[in-house]
Amino acid sequence: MTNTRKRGSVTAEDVAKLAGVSRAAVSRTFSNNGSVARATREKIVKAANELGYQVNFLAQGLNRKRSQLIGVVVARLSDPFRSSLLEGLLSEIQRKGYQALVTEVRDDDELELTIRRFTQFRVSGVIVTSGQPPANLVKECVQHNIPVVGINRHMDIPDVDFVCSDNQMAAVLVSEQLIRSGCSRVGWLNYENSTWSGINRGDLFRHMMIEEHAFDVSDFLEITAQVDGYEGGRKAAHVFCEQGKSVDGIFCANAQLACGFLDGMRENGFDAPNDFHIIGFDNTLQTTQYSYRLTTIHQDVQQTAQRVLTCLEARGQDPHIRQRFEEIPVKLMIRNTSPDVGSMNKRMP
Amino acid sequence: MTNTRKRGSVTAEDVAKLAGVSRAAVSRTFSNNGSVARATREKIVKAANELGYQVNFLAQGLNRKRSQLIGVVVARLSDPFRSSLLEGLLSEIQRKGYQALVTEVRDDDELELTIRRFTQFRVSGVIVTSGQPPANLVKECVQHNIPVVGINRHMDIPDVDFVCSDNQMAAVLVSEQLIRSGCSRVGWLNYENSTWSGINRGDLFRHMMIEEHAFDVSDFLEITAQVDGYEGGRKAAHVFCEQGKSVDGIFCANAQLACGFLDGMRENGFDAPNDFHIIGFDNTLQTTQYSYRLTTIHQDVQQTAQRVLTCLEARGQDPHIRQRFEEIPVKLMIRNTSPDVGSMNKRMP
DNA sequence: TCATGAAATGAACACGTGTTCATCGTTCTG
DNA sequence: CAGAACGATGAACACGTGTTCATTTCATGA
Repeated sequence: MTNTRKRGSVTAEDVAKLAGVSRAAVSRTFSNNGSVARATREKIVKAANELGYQVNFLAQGLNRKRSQLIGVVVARLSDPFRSSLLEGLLSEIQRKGYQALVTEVRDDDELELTIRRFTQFRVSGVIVTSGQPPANLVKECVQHNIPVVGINRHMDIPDVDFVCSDNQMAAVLVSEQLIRSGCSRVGWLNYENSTWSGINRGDLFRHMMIEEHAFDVSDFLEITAQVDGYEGGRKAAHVFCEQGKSVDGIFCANAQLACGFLDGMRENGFDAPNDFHIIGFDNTLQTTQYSYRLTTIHQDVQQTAQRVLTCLEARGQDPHIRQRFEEIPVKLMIRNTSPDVGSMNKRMP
Repeated sequence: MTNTRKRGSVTAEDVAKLAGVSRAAVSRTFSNNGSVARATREKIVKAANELGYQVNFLAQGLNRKRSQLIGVVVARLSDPFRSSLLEGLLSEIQRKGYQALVTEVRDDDELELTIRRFTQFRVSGVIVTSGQPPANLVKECVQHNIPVVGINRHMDIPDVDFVCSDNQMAAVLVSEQLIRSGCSRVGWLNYENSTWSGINRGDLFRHMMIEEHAFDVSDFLEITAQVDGYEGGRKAAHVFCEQGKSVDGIFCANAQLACGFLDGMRENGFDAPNDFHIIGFDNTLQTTQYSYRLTTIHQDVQQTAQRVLTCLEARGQDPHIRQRFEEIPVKLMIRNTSPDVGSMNKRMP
């Protein structure tokens, strides 16, 4: 009951009073902005600790016209890769001293509402991991000097940066691996209405096989699942077998599809690597496990997150630097479903 | 170039000027608080739309001493159950008109810093899904009238509510299922330094088997993995086999452990349900898949999230209502690893 | 018609901080 | 030693909103 105000929260004014200085000195001490004498600073810090003072971020943000929040748009966290991406982003956001404002979004209307709310909180940046943000809203962000960066996607909007796994490198690695292990007839598995990233991966893979490795067009199959995820992949395998198609090497747009497709083939009596080879995208935990041991492309989530924050901070300082498109190198994790020494029986129909 | 201020952001003052009313009227219109004539309101809304006005949440929160943010503490999102729990929470938080401030926390020091930051943002509530929050910090929240609720854990702190899956019901369902399918020697798999929830599940399960179903103490094995997760479970299975132990029914503290243990047993030549039965916790996507088809306890994430927000809002209105401990019913999902008709060979050593 | 109450309205204050500006004291330099 | 240069300091304003309080408007009933 020393100096308690009416309300529970202790303000800079209280600290100033206890330390016997002006409130401005307190502000300068904690914002590390102006200059304050060493002795004064120590008095203030001591008083602050005594009172348990903490800066009110709302007032701070209101004054600075910018909060230390960063808005993150996510979707379908049930996909392990997406949640691990979010994990990486959170870790990096906190390491840089920001706080993450996370919103999950299902349709594009929600996304519009979400981004609007981000601007209402005067966030320091927006990270879009899913959805196609309406151009006018992004422009609104740009107008408010709020940097926007997209992950694994492309938006045709100026002043917005992108960080993307190197799909070209992935196509090179996968095509070489399949050919090295003796595949002569390959498939590309994706789902209907896939993301930009998924489509891009397929395009580059097809180009690599047909243009670079001179595969015949008839030896490149496009397999399309009705929906995304494990079940989508599994059903696609069933349809694939029913239609009597065959390949000896398959590349998948993501890990969930790959696991589902592999299990679907197993239900039909085929397994990798004996009957065919299969390579996935996203090195999720599941793909490493005993039942799958899937050869996959590994995306470096941590590095992606780091580059994203670099972009945000760069554009935060100068809103009009030229647009960036950063590509993060990927790695091929060779495991059981497409081993280095390729021996297949090719007993598929 | 009609009425643009120097800065990009348009304030209530601008709207008031355009509509020809006082700023107070604008505030009343958007906060739905005071009374404002119908005609005036329409004029204001029209002007606001024209200018693209949006309330500044920082200023609003500063004034109300409370932002519409809700702090969420998470950990280890790589665990599919945790990310699906977060997904449920996000969905519910947004549905109620709040915004989620998500922080991932590794050790308890980070948690302290995190909760402190939450108070600095004047959040409307804190949801703890992981970690053991220091009592003094939670008290700080309570002092600031910030409601705190924990999920699947117990904290011995007054004025903090809890929402927890009904572990007692789980113990009943699992013990009955194991006995019904003919198990006579059961095991409980958990990891070292597990969570409160994990320990609680084990205690209740042991009690149920030994006290209620009169199992001999020697027919109840405690299997302890070194670490959590798939690899922890897998290694535990290897150790288990090396030590020549045997059981015919196993209950696991979570899904990751269960999948790992099952795969570990498979590597040793044993499989469910032929050689033993195994039941997991958390009905994650992976447990439903072809390679596992695990019988598990399903936690209702959506309902959990709803109750959490109910608690938050109730305590937000009256900080001193008595402490709640809500239990959410669970369901037993019967699948392949412990089928209804139990036929085992019992060929374990 | 007048008194009464309710609804509507604007001026003013509060919320807690960052930052500018002028002032003051101190040290350096020639 | 005079003047300049510089670090430290406090008063005051700005940030954008919610809310109280007094005042005005208006409808209602006697």
